[in-house]
Amino acid sequence: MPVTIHDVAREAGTTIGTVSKALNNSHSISGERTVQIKTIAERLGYRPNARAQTFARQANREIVFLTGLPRDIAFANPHMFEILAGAEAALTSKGYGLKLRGCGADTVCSMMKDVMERKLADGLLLHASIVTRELAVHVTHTETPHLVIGKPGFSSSLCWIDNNNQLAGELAAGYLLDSGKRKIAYIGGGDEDRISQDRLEGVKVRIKESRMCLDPSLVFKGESTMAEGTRITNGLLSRVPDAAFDSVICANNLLAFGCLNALQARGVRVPEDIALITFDDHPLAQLTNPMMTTVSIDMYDLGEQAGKLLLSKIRKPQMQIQTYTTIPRLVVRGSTASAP
Amino acid sequence: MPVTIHDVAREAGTTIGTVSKALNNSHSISGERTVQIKTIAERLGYRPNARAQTFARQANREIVFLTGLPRDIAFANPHMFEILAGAEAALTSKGYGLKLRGCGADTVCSMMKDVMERKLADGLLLHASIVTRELAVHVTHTETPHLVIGKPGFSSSLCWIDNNNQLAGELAAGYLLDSGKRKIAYIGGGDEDRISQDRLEGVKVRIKESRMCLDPSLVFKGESTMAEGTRITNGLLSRVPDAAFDSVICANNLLAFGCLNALQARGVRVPEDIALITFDDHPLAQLTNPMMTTVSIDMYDLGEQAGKLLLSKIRKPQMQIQTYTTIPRLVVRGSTASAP
DNA sequence: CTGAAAGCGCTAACAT
DNA sequence: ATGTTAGCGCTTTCAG
Repeated sequence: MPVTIHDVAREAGTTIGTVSKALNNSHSISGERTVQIKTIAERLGYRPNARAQTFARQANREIVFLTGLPRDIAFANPHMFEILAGAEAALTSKGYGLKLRGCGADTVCSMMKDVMERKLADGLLLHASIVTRELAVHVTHTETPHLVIGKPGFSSSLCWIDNNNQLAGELAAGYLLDSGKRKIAYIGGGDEDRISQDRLEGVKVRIKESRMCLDPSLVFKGESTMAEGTRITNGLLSRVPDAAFDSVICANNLLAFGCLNALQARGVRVPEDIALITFDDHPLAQLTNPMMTTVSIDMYDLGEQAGKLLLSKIRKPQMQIQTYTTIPRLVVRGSTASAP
Repeated sequence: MPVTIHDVAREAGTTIGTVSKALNNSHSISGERTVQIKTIAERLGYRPNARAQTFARQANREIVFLTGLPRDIAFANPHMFEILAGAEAALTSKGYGLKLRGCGADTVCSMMKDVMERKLADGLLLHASIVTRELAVHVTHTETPHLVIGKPGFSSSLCWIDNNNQLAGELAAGYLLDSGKRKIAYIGGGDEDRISQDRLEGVKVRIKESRMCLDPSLVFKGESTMAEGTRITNGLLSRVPDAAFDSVICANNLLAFGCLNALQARGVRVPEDIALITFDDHPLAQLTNPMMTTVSIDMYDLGEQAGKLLLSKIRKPQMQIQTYTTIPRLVVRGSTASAP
């Protein structure tokens, strides 16, 4: 039989109420008594039963992370795992636990209701990819403590946190400009790809700051695949007069790989003839030759922020959070700078 | 105020005991009454309070997944996330939840004690990378329901599940032999790399089956990095007389990339001159040219198996599990077969 | 500052 | 087959 709060109380010659307060650092117990009780609890090896605590205090100190978890997710979206790791660290450091729960955009509503109505958790971390309008309505209406990771694709009163993709775009463009490039091409995802759009916006802003303009004929959009990166780059090389561009910003790694392959296949030297930069410091970025310069986003940090913010929101439910976080960081490698 | 079991009982004109039994499909309630009660519960929107259930039944229906979760884990070990996703699916389908908890090999003991003594979970899923002898002693001594994912590096009475890496090695060698290769080289990790050793063992077994022998002078060991793959391959090419080998098995992707680079840099045609095969169908495997033939391991499936087995063990604690699972699957691509 | 006592909502053993 | 009741171990309000 494990030692309970009664054992501690008996040993300390007091009552369980006092022990509970002392152990929870209640203000209304003398310092002396608190120390005495804590010492005895320690000596007896007392560990409060979390099942009873959860029930009595009507709070789990648990957060549910709701997201899609299909087969191959680890390869399709490594960022999600990184976010998870960050969130776990932040929550654990505050005495909270993290539960992982998979669902689809179609099941997220019933899942969310199930979790909250059965009181499986005190709050929800939601991955933007499964957030629907219907979910937004439920969450708002039931005043569920929540935080969406990634900006939802529609406007709502949901609380969210996201990377500053525009700032990342500015950083990429700024670096190219600073290293003397003047004719920048941009290869990005389609119009539905918000991340790519935001990065493009940042590129434009930064170029405008230098009193120049991003040549619209050097902006391309396509699927985010390697093949598409190759296709677009080939088109670019054949259609555009020589030296019409001196650098390329690719919205993501896959496009960048395709682009690099196409450039090198045509005998273009990277970075001497054309510099190449992309986003997200995927491990792939170090396997190319030359290695890829990237604007890196710290997803672990994003997860940590999300965890912390959700806990603040649980304390102050009226708090409204819609914020960008995480400073993008430039990682310079061979695709933009010749080896020293 | 949410609807409780009392509301359902009142509405059904019966008592909470009966309602509880009916809702839990107790054998001792008439089918008629069960249906009636379930209908009413449904109509009232009754959701059992999990906090109370957990407390009353002295079981959380939760599993804790204990593993290292350092920064950059998503890139360093994507497999872990895939396992996690599989485990989540298996547990959820049985009414269990999955909690994620990070720790190091140094903290895993106190972490494990904390989780079990405070009754935060009914069982433990342990990643082999954090399993120490000390942990094995505690787990065994306290009879903690557990399952280690990956075979521990030392012998113990722990329950574990792992991929059959030897079988994967046999599969790789068998495929090369079947396609007419006779002189196979093996590039693997060091002696401490059990996975590489097991794969090598499988290769030997399969070659022996064909009444041949793996030439010891064609077996190389080194660090598992791209650079090392390149270095070893270069050594191999310069030291070994022409046509001394017609194929290479690399123990992992990084070695294979390095190897492929070295081969192509020397003008060796892959697969015409030398075929190349490796393990784990990492997305990287499709980014090379030619694309890499691999023996693929289904980590999602491994996670699912682990979840299911742990639940069986919770039901029958005396059950001893030490098993290999997951059938490796051959994914043929360009590095071993010319395009059709 | 400390003690007494009322729950928290459900399960399960026991009685009928 | 159904009703009754004793917990499950802790937190928290209220008295003193």
